[in-house]
Parts: sequence; structure tokens; C-alpha cells
Amino acid sequence: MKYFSIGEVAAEFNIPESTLRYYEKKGLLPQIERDEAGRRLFSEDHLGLLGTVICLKNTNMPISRIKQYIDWVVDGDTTTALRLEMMRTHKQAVLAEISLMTEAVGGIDWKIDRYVKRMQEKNNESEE
Amino acid sequence: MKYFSIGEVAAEFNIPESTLRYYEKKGLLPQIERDEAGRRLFSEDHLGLLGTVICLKNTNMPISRIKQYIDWVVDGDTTTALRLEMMRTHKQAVLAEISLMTEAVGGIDWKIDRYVKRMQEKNNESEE
DNA sequence: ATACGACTTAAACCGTGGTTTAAGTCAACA
DNA sequence: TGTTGACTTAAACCACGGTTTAAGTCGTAT
Repeated sequence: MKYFSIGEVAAEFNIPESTLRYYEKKGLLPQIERDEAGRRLFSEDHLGLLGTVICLKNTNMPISRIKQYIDWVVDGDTTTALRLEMMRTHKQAVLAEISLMTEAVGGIDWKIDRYVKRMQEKNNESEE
Repeated sequence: MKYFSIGEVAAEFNIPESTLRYYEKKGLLPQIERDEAGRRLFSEDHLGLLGTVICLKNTNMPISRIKQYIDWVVDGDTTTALRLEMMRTHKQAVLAEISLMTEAVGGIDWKIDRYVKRMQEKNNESEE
């Protein structure tokens, strides 16, 4: 099985190594092996897990909750129902936030329109 | 002109009074008048401004940048072009974040599907 | 008169999510 | 042999966005 150094993983996902260490410490990347010199060896599984962590982070799930999810993943198939429920709940929260932001974009557009018109008026005046 | 107490504004927008005081201190709500006893008097204009602040906050604009925007509003029409550019830039950032989240919802959906199937399999097994 | 509720202040405090620092280990290359 | 470069650790530090605390001032209702 192929393993990756922390530097490779950091480059691959374009995040600082310090963040990877921080995630491990917080329990988001469990059971990372080490080589003889104590250096982390990330497996393919860890890359997948990290992808999931980043996905959840991108949707503003707090670290403590991501940890809960990862703990359940580690626990195996007995936690499928719990994970399913968490993902369904989270999806609803994300959709709610997307609508909030989409609504706000409407307000921003409204301002943009006003400013564009104001700029046009200013230009017209200067041509008179 | 009608004025509103901090309690009324807090209730209207459903945010703590402490947050309104914090926003004033940070410069997001400028030129709030006071009554003889030193209590804040929010004008209708302030309600509008607060709506804008909340809109920008809902789209994750940092306080320092919201303050810049408000400063420009206070400066008047000479800053229209600056505000226009800021709103256009911000809109692009918000749209980018919305797509990031929308993409993440795809990943979440994928997990939901897997877990649903896994649950169904488990139920089938228990019926054998 | 007094007690209550709504308000005031400055300053201290808090959780979140990392980032930075300092000191050290190790492998490989000149 | 010695000096890079990639890694290790624990602990300190940071920005952000508020929230809480403590002590005090009003206006009004009983």
C-alpha cells in the first residue's frame, strides 16, 4: 500500500502541514501510522477521510461535530444510521445557509444596480 | 422623525443588545444620537444601515471590510464608484462560496445514498 | 420613598480554528 | 563530516466576533 508524507498531502490538498497536524490532534485523522523516524504515513484511506473532512469544513461543520462523524466512521457499520441522520441534518443546514446567502446576493445586486445608475447620472451631468 | 431604543432594535432584528453596542463601537453603526440620559436613539436610517450590515455579515464579509463600506456610505456620493466595485467584488466572492457549498452538498448526497443503501441491505439480511 | 426594568460604560472573558515558535531528530548529499 | 531539508513536539500565540461582568444611572409605577 502506498503511503504519503505530510508534505505530499499538504501539497496535494493545498493546506498547511500545521493544519494536518492540528486535525490529527483533534481526532479528524485517526490512526495515522509512523515510520521508524516518527514521521506520519498517510494512507489512501486517510486521503479519502481528509477529503470528507474538507467537504464538511467547507460547509461550516464545527470541528467537534466532524470528529463525532469520524469517530462513527472508525466504529464501522454499526453507526450507519447515526451517520445517515447526521448527514441528512447537515444537508438541511447547508441548504438553509445557501438560501440565506442567495437571498443576500439579491440585496447586493440591488445595491449594485443603484450604484450603476448613480454613476450613469454622474456621467450624464458632466456631459451637459 | 421616529427613534428606536436599543431594546426595540434588538427585538426587531432578533440580535442581542450587546451586539448592537459592539457594532457601534466597531464603527458599523455611526452617528447614533443619544437622549438626555445618554441612551442610544436609532433612526430609521440606522435600521436600514443595520439591515445592510446584517446582509454583509450573512455573506461572511469581515467586520473591518463592512466598516470600510459604511465609512464610504457616510462619505456620500463621492464614494459611489468605490462602493460599486466593493459590492461587485463581494458578489463574486459570495457566488464562489455558494458554489463551493453546493458542490459539497453533492458529496453529502453521495454519502446519504450510500448509507441509505447500506441500511436497506441490513434490513434485508435481517429478514432472511 | 423605593424598587424595578431598561439602559449606560469599560474591561475582562470566551470559543473557534488554526499558526507560529523553539528546540530537536533524522536521511541524504557534497 | 557537516550542512541542508523535511520532518517531529509542546506550548505559546493570534484574529475574529462577539458575550459577560460589574458597577452605575435613569424614569416610572406602587
